[in-house]
Amino acid sequence: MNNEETIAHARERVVESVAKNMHLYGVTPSIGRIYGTLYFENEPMTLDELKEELHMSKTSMSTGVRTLIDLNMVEKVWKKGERKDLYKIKADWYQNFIDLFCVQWRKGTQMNMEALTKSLSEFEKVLEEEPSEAIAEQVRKDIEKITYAINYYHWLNQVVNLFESKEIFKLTNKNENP
Amino acid sequence: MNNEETIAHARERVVESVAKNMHLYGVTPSIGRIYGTLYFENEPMTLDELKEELHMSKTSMSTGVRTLIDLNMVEKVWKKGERKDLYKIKADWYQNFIDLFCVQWRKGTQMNMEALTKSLSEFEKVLEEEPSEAIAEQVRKDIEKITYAINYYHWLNQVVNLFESKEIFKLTNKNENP
DNA sequence: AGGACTGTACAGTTTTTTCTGTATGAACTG
DNA sequence: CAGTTCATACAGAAAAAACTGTACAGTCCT
Repeated sequence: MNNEETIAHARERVVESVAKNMHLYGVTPSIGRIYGTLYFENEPMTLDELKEELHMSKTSMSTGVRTLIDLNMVEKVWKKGERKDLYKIKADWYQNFIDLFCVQWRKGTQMNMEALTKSLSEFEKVLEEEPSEAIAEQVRKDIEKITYAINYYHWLNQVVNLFESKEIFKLTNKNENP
Repeated sequence: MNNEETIAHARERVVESVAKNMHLYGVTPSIGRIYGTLYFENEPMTLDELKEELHMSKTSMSTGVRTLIDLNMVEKVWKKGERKDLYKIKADWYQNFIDLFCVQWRKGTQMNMEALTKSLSEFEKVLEEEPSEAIAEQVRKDIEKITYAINYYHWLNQVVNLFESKEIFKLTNKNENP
């Protein structure tokens, strides 16, 4: 096996591994492969180049790249005298992780919080109407559970803040060598 | 709307919201609904009760419950004089989050690390063979990228450790009231 | 303005995932 | 031991997701 082949294989291994774990970012392996390809390619790439490299349709490249742009993992760049759009990676993996983590959990937290507070106030209203003791007992238990959940989401929000504020970097040594 | 209905609706809203966000735990909404149902039910439930409640097949309940058990979110309990298996929730949401987070990211990190170190050593071997300057230049760039990635995963492991060691609780007030 | 080229919307196809019904083996009951 | 009652393996149906080809609107060039 010559050098070029060795290099290609070594790259492919990494790209494939990254792609396989990309589901943690809510992204399919195919899109992960786009990311990996852009990571190793030193120059920004066009949709056609990606299509060529990955043997997939241009449509898929288009939507895939857009997904990555939405995730803030890729950006469009402009080059003089080039008609095609060029895309390059945004290779701050630390920031990517934080962005993703925060967006995902913030969103989940918020949705659940809305449901929880709404239901909580309904439960409280039921209690105020002096229902039968059986019902009151039941509702009290439900309120307890909802309160637990609300507290949990408050905590989760604190965790998210820890990342969003970059405070997490003070607690870990970001550039430590292996 | 009478009290029972109000209660049922309020519960449903929360269950549905939790179910919808359960994908963050790598679980489908259907399975999330099992979890939510068990959360509000004060007594452990059987597969048949779940089936009844959720209007789904018993097979789905069986596999769904098992998934939740694997995720350490539900446990089987035994009750005297009851032939059917009973399942109840493990309602330590903080621990659930940590377990999930750690397992997911630890696994992803490990897989990628294996690929990275393997490819790194291959790249280094190529360099040792004194290739053409063009190739050497390329390989040096690749090695740089791989090193960056390795550093990143080291950092990520530190983050995971922060959770696994429960140190995260020192940095957030877990039981703060809203 | 006309022609060529590029990115994407959309509809249809393929692949994957989820869900169900049937069948079976294990465990309990009398 | 025979008769129930469970849970679940398995195969197939239904639903969802990923992917592609075609068509078209926008942009650039002459």
